[in-house]
Amino acid sequence: MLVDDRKLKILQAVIADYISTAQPIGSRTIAKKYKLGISSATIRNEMSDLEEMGYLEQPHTSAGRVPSERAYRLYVDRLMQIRNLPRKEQEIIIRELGERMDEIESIIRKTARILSQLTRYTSLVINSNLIDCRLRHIHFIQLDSNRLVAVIVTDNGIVKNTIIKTADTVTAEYLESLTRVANDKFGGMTIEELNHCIASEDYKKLAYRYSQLDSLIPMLMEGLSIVGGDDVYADGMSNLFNFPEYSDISKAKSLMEIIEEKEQLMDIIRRIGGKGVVVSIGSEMDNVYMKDCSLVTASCRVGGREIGRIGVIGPTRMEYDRVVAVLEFISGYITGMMDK
Amino acid sequence: MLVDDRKLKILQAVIADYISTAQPIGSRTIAKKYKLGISSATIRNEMSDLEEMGYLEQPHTSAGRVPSERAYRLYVDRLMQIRNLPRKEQEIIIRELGERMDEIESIIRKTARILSQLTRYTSLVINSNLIDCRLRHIHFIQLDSNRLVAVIVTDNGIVKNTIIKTADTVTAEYLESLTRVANDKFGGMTIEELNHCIASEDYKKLAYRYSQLDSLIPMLMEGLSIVGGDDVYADGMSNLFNFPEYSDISKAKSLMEIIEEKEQLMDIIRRIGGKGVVVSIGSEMDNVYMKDCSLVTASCRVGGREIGRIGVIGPTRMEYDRVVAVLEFISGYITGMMDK
DNA sequence: GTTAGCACTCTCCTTTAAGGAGTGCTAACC
DNA sequence: GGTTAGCACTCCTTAAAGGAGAGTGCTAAC
Repeated sequence: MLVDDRKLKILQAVIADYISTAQPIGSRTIAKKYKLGISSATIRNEMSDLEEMGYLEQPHTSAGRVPSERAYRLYVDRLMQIRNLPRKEQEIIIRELGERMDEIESIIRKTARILSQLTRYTSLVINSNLIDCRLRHIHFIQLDSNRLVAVIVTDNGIVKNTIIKTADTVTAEYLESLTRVANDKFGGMTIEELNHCIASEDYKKLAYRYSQLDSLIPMLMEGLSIVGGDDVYADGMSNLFNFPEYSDISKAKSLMEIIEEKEQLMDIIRRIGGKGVVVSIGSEMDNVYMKDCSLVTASCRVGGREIGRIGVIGPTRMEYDRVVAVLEFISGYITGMMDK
Repeated sequence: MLVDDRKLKILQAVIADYISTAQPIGSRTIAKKYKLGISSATIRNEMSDLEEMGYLEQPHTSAGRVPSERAYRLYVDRLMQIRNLPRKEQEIIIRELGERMDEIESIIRKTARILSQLTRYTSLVINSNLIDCRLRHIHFIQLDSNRLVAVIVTDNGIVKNTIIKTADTVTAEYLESLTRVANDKFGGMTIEELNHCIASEDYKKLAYRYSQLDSLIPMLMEGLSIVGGDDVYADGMSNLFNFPEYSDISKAKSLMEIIEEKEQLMDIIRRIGGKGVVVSIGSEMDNVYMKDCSLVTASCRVGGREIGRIGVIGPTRMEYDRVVAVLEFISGYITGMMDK
């Protein structure tokens, strides 16, 4: 059977109505609300066809119909109007995120906040695995007699730091020479290369000369592995309760647990990948706990390299058009901010 | 009327039972479960007295009784046994938090995680206003032709960074001299002093010499104000659903909103203050939305200065003894780790 | 002062019934 | 042949009613 124009119109009506009301929708309602020029009986026949084709579902006989995942997919791919973010909301984002590049952590928090506030869904911010970024600079700063701060800057401007305890008092000269040698030796390396380098003979000789390099480098490595480890930050969890889908406590709990556990969520997001905005609907994510959710993510790239993703999670009955617009704008803004 | 020993025993029984079951408890249950050597009728009389004194409440006639806030207060202050954290849990904490001092952000996340996992309540980690900490070191690192990273280290080892765009290409010598001058000039200052200094004539002369200092310092200030701003990080929100108190969606939602909004929560925590572990019960916090919650917080201090607080939020029916033990241990551990 | 007994109260759960929304089918219409 | 009105049927939802159960307060006896 073919999905002709009239069927498409009816489907669109069902989806639009269900997204805004969360109520199964019947033929009579469509006939009344959306003037399609056909009677409820005709609509009934068409809806029956659409159900047969897998676009609509009935919670039970004698309830109205509800869009299936397949319908949402069709909607997202073909029916949805791409819209621009209203000027007002653009301004809010620019104001909140500011124009300066601060610490990653601060950007993450602000982004998650504004994203959940604008969309009214739960927001996610993922900072990606930066395993292939290069060391631009290492700098050691003395804190007190037996503590140093090691500050590591990567080539894409991410700064990480870690405190290192030293065996005995370190002189200013030693520190300076250490900084110089470390930069000479390790600057420009990726984490893998660094790892490799440490195992080499060459490094062992160096470690001998700078007796403290011995314990220093493993510590640095740990610091860098933090750079490498990807993590997800969530905000606007309470937004879940805006949706009757989560008026069932156990549903709300299990979704929140998935989000807080992070492991499974990261798995899903890694699998999704892709440039630009990606919409994942329900079982497409291949995870039992996510089967009633949709996840929309967008990537933030700097110099062709993905440095993070932002996303929104909510019921499959999601205002995809609005969410996509917000994500598109914010990811573009962040990319612009960091790449400039 | 006096709260004699027998009344105390009965009260303790009611509290203990209610904390573990969340069910109003009747006289017969107490007589059976807690062998106090008196009959249910006697207990009934005593409970009637305790109600009159404001320690017990009845959800409705012919329900059992429930401890009042006043009862919890009495329990926390006088009845509760201070217990040590089990060896096993201590080990978990030490293992999870590690022995190294990383970035504040990483410590915050880890702490919040372990705290919510161990207590099974929602955990909070607050990093305090560090308005009075001093600049130890400022360092500028070139990222590319028109961007610098400014790394700021405070005297207590907190590292913040911010990216600064420069008007035109900066030479290595300029950078070095800038670093030297900035350290000479601003090292050792608090944020207020820095603010004050910038307004002075002296600074204006300096800015003239380093033409870029002009836009630089305001940017640095902003970076430092991030250091100064206190913030709260929460984890284990889904734990709220462990408690029948929050099986009512609207209750759960409003508490989660308070936690996510942060403003009101920070207000409450600031008002609480105090060294060591502090228990705040329901209306003691003077906030409508918190009237059915308890909040237990502990301070983490370094060199006599509070650098943050950790806490746990849950229903007034809270396992105070266990929560206090966990908080005491973790706050002690963090303090030790940072102070060493 | 303590205890047993008992009537009374109030909630909670289950059952039952009515109401309502929406469908599918049939037959008539254009 | 597609479209529409009519109608019986299904199934959910909500409200009301009727125990069952738990716990109290009071009284009287110990």
